[in-house]
Amino acid sequence: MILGLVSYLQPVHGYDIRKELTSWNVESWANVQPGSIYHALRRMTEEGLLEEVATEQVGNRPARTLYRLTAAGTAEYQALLRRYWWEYQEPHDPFLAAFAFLPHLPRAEAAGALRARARLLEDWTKTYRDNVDQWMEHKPPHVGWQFELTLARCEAEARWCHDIAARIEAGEGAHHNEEPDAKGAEEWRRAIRAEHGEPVDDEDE
Amino acid sequence: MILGLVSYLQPVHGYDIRKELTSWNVESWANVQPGSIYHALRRMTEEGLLEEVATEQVGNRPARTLYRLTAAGTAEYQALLRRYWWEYQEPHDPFLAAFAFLPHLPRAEAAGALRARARLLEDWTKTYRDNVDQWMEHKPPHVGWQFELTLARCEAEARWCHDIAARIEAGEGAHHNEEPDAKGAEEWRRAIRAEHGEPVDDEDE
DNA sequence: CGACGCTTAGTCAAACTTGGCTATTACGCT
DNA sequence: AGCGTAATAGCCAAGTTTGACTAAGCGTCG
Repeated sequence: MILGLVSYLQPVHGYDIRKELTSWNVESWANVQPGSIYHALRRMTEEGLLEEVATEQVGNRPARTLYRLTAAGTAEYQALLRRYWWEYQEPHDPFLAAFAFLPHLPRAEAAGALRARARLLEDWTKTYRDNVDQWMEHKPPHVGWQFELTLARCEAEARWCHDIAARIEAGEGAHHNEEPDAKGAEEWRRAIRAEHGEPVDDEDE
Repeated sequence: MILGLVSYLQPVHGYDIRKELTSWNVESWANVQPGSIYHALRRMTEEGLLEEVATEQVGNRPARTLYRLTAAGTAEYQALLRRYWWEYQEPHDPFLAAFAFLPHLPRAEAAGALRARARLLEDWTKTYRDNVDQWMEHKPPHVGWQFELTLARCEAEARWCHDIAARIEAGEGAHHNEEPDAKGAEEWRRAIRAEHGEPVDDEDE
């Protein structure tokens, strides 16, 4: 949430936020492109969460508008912060979505991709562990903690990858382009549908 | 990606996808609301990835258009599937973003929220473990595997929550509204900025 | 010294997403 | 029968996001 950043760097102009975001977004939140920032600032100003404090002008460059939180903005920010801290929201992972289509990949490729993914994750955690200390010197501790979470997740995921790859190699699960039981998956689809109370008609496909 | 679903259920009309999504999106991918589907279908048809196959009409209800993948669509789908399977994309988690603002919460509240979060995660994993077997009976195995990953991540996160809560309680890190070193965080901010080669000017705030 | 390129700040039209709306049919209840 | 509710399909205007673009200052390198 932009609001948070504004509150962090109090009197800010859009470009400042942009920089902070691009420097900060190494991971954690990759949303919000340059254009959105100015829109967000203007919208929040209209909503009374922010107020324009001044417009500087350096030389003849575009004037930059400084914003600051209003009382309402502070309240809203506190409320949002609480929401995010106390309510659980599933992190959502593109790979997990793609994984749903596992049966559309050949068995060998799926296993291979998982192994590759595991290696990638392991490499990442390794190089991270090797560099934290010096890399972390000038950062507040909670940034390090964030990394620890990401790290823990990655390690868990790497183990999972190997585990699942093994199961796939062992012949568990069905893959569409295997001759033997090419319609196994089709049956499951029907089963799932049935479970949702839909008529299990044989007409399509 | 809608494309994937279309390829899953071959000749489909928009509503079918909608149902499949809302039934399927329990977790994993919560994007895509009803309205987007029809837009996506039309766009993909324009791009030549899909083709209209027929338009059924039941009674006097709005006609529903059946779509199917073209050759180009199949190719694109395969390409996308590979992209998602072979390239690593960080899952992005709203909480991890909110966590960056840790210093804006009082120490006790931050620790409390983390403990609560840990409990929540533990409960979830527990009730899941208790119900998997019967709940899983009519689903293809890879759906269960997806859950295992989520589960492993949750367990890792729960441990992390307790760990970090303990550290916060032990007085590590800085919190803005503690009198003692209220400007500790401010110093860090400056340090971070300095690291990015920005002038460490004292003028703002 | 001047041409080239990077940084600074911000704008804008085009693309995309949202979710509430319509209009018809089936279903259940008294 | 009669009425209210739910399901079926899809549309669309309003809002949001995108990322390519402008346009001016600051270095710097031959």
